[in-house]
Amino acid sequence: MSPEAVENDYRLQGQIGFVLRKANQRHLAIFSSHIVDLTPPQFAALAKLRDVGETSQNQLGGLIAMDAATVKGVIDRLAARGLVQLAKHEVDKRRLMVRLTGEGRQMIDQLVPVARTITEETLSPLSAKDAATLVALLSKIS
Amino acid sequence: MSPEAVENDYRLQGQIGFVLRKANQRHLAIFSSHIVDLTPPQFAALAKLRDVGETSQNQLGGLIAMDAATVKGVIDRLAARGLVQLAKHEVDKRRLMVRLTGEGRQMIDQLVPVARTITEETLSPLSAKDAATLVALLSKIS
DNA sequence: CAAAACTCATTCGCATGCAAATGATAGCTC
DNA sequence: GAGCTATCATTTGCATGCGAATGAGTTTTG
Repeated sequence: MSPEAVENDYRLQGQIGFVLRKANQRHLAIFSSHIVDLTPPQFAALAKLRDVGETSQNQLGGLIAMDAATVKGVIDRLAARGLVQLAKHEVDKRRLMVRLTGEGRQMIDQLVPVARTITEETLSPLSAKDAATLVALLSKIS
Repeated sequence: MSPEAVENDYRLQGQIGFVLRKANQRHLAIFSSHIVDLTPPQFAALAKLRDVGETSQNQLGGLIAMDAATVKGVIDRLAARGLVQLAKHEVDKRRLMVRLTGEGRQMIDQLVPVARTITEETLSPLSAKDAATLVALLSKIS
């Protein structure tokens, strides 16, 4: 095969990066149709806080795979809405501790079942077995 | 199982939305380490223009799954760098036609092989068979 | 043909997402 | 204990990404 033939064989639509982006797009659309009040990152933050209780902002970022700059924005917006509460760590004055408020707790408890629906709908084109395979393979390349 | 037990069973890390986001993150990191000059959306735009020749901005957006507002920003930045060329359609005055410049053509030709490497590296934790399965399953939920 | 409906592009506002630089604090090490 | 290093948070700058509103131009339809 000539070099040009090799090059011409490149199909954008089959590249992993492209399909990842498209799959993400569809998931976001489904998410938004079920949950209007929160974005996926905001939901992830609340869900994780519900699991772990109080943590520092950066630590939370680590748990939900967000860098410091990104998590700050997310947390600030949640705090502005009264869903999380912020407080300086008493000993280590660098750390900004985050915890759910009662309102935040109530909202996330309410939304977790909805999140299940979102996951189901996103994976609905696949059999249960294929869905499990997909999540497993994605985890491996994460 | 009590309702609370059901709720407590929710694991963020296993949700399709979360793994999609993380996989995307890793892919972006790999992409950036190989291609510094372009972002993935910019690359997609150039690669698609190389395939189809001249198209309108919106049409291009449709081909690479970008909405009108997003594609405009991407194209404007490519145009500012002289990688694409813009011109009003002579008949239909609404349309803004986009095409590669010589420079853009040269850049994308050069980068397509690199993109292959990026795809490979992203999928390197998987066997060839699993990689193909992953892309196929992702396509189904896109 | 004139009005309605549609398409294309643009703009605005908001929310990620990340790199890089900065300041404050903590911990380590000699 | 002073200095070096590491960590935490913040800020800035840039690039997606999408919803919604707007304006210009085109097509359809009554």
